[in-house]
Amino acid sequence: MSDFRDLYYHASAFKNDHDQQSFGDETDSIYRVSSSSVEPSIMSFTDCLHTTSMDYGSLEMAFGLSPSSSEVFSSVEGSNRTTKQLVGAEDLGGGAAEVMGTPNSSISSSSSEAGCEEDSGKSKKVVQPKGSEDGGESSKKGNKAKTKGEKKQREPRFAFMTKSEVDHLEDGYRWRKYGQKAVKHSSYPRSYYRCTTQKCTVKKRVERSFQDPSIVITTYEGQHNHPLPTTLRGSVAGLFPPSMLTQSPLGGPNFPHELLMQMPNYHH
DNA sequence: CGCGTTTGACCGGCGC
DNA sequence: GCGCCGGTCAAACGCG
Repeated sequence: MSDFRDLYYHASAFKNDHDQQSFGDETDSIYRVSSSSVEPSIMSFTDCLHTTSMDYGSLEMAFGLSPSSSEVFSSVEGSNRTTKQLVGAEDLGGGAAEVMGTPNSSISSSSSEAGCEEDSGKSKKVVQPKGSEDGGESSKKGNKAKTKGEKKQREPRFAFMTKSEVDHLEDGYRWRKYGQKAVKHSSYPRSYYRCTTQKCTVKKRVERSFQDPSIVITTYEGQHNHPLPTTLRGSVAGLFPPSMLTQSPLGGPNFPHELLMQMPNYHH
């Protein structure tokens, strides 16, 4: 169902005061991949990720937009560190090349686009407090009694701008919607999903760009600490070869989850 | 009946 | 201190 027809991976600096505001409040990075009009086949999203066999720091490479297309700004907000890199993506290797093979002019500048899309609303660029240990579930409303000493640390976020008609992109995991809010300055609501797997705290937000309704912005937060659920949706199972879906979590990045697992703070 | 969605209320952070 | 706003909870509801 989710047709990753055009994927825009766009790495952007999220805490950038200027033109580089991330669309979200504090998205770590936005990846925008533009795969011209690729067949809804397996190319694109997954493939893209599939080729990312490196650590988070290298994601930019993986998502490296089309050659010469642009620079990729990537900002990672880990515990206390905030890094920003500028990578001139050139070689993405294999399949991805096809995905991003099309130098999309639109990709050129980093977050400016993303910024334009959503940032307007975020007048208060939420400068997310430097690291705050999410501690797993500090976000619950109930635990107001959070240890005052430490602020909740936000998990690294990872945003994808996907051109799709469906809001909820299938990524192999099972998600449960737990909330929806109207987005300021946007006629489209933002949906909040949580991985249904027990003890998995991964969350994701899905919203549509109000500038380009055809673009869905999916923001992942956290890393899956489990393999893909066995109960895969038919669509996914059919869309992706089993080999791609049954990797060991730490084996090699094939999917968003794999990707997430390579987040900075996931390094073991 | 179990699971997922909907939706209004609540909470905490932040800016003024 | 107050109000706004993003994020989350949880009861009600729907669906297979």
